[in-house]
Amino acid sequence: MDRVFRALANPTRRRLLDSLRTRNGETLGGLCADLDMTRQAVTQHLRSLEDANLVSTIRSGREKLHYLNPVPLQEIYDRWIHKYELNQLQFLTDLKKIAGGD
Amino acid sequence: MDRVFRALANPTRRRLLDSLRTRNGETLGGLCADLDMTRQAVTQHLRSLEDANLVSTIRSGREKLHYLNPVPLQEIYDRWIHKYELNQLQFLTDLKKIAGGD
DNA sequence: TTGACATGCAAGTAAATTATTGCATATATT
DNA sequence: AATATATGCAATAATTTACTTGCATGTCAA
Repeated sequence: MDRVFRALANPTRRRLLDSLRTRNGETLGGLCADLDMTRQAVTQHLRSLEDANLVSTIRSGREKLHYLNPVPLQEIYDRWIHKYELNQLQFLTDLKKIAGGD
Repeated sequence: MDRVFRALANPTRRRLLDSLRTRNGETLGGLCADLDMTRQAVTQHLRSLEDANLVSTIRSGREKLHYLNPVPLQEIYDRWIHKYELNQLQFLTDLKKIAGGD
């Protein structure tokens, strides 16, 4: 889970995920075209996303195709963010009790 | 939004949020007691959480009280993770078409 | 097979992050 | 007033991150 949070911490990597959302299966070259940095830099960002299991790749001839895997994002939500939802927070229900609300 | 993602990228900061979830309003000293690092390091983590608007503080006498603000987490979900939910992804419906499923 | 294209690999640099130490300030307690 | 407690501020060191340059390898197409 730590790898996922760390992968999401970078705007270039979030942008890569957004690209794959609309152009799933995109090649490395295609993803590079969007970004103003070297191909090697993009490769390293993609590796970080692969390590977090947010992207998987397959080789097709001389091209590398990138596929989005949304499952870790679901897990971030289900196992983490969910607990922080307003109506899940105990202190708020405590506040309601104190305030006498119903 | 970038500040929120960056704040969440560190396990100590996620742990601080978890502490505040159960002990909202905790003092700096109280939060330090959980962690095996200097008070100054914890202060810097809390500043990062404040910059992301995930924590707000008020001074009470010689103590500083920390309160959790879950709203930025809601926004992360609503404006970002939500778009990646499995049934939101066009490529999956495309896959279904190709596979001929209904 | 030769040349162009797509990607892989590795070392190096600059900047950001994480954590430290040392000292200052403000509040509470006796 | 004197002491202990809680926090603030600043400089520094170690590590990680983000990105670069240079060269190697593998694949397609004429």
